[in-house]
Amino acid sequence: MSVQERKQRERAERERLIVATARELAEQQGWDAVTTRRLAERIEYSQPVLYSHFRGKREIIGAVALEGATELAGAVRAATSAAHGPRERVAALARAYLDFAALNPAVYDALFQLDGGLAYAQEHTPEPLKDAFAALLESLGEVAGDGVHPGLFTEVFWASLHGLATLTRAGRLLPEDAAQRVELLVDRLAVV
Amino acid sequence: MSVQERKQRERAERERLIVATARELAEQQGWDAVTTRRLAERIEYSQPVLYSHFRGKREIIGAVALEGATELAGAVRAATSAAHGPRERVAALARAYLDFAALNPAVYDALFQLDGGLAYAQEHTPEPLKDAFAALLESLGEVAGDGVHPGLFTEVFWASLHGLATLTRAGRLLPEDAAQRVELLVDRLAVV
DNA sequence: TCGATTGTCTAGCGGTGCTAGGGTTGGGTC
DNA sequence: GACCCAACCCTAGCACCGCTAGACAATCGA
Repeated sequence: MSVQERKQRERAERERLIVATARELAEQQGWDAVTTRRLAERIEYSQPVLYSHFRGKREIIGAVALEGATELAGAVRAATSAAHGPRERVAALARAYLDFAALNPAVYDALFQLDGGLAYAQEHTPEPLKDAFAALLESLGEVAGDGVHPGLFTEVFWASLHGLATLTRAGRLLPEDAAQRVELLVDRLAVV
Repeated sequence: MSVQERKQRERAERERLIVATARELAEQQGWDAVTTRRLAERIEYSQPVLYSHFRGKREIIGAVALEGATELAGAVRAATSAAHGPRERVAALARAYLDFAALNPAVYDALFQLDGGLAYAQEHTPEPLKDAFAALLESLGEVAGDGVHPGLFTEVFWASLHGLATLTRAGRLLPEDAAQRVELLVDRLAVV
């Protein structure tokens, strides 16, 4: 039995290596540079090994996305729990979200831009994705305002942050005024 | 001279055909299906002909994007000019924008998701892109509120719409509550 | 020690964006 | 009207992509 366990452990370890390497490569040179050949070379295995762990490149992107969702949720919770008062909590959340997107562009892309084969906004949505949304909901729900469904408010706020994040990173918005935009967004959307 | 003019005319016509075909193909089957081979086959020329008009696939995407920018600006202006009062104008703008994104997903992708090799938010930004932003600014500027720079407000509002458009189309937001989200966004962001 | 199973690799398929180089065609000139 | 030349377009091919079939080696259980 112990032999099988060791093998399983090694397999799991190699799977982590694949995901970590894909993420690293994507952050360094963009997702276009993450080819199965290059990825295989970096982990020092042949291409088919990748397919014994994942159905294809899509699933690898999906794995990076799930990892990112957990980290994003953690970053948001850390920021909000350190802030005092609803207004400041929301502002901290917004900054944390945008910082995460700016610092981990490839992971953010895996989560929200690329097709990782994940189900969103459904019952069989993976837990990390639900939890990331929950992390937003926790702080945003309290500033939704009377008569406004907290979930709906969170969706709108999230979409706004997502728009700022993607347009900024794609060069559609200049990064200089980023802080001002966040201020404006928080001031207008949040009811405190 | 007349011969050269005719040739120039035919060349321009063929260029329009390329862009129109690329757009059509992208709307029918997505941008992934727009390969240089398929595109060449549809216009009934060989692949290298494409490269006598455009530097590469990127530039073709860029051409579709510019076409889309002009149409988007037109759609927004048509909607706002038919509405009465600032509040209703902004709501009409938001609906027109999101409708455009939903009805022309491939064009919207060319504009804001894909790399069409265009310069944004700079002085040498192509005129259609500047004009599309101007179309938003015209109606949004009047509801920015006191002390808020109209350009900055427009950027924030635009980013929010962009977030709603992309997240909805990517299946991250369910389309059922789309109208409610727009209502909320307009109510909170616009100062009337 | 042997057979079977598991694991990995080499090689290759059909596709991608893009380009070099050879023909063919048609206009301008004598 | 015949010729030359330039402009134009196509065939063929490059290196790369995601993915997989089938041969081979290593390891386990009997």
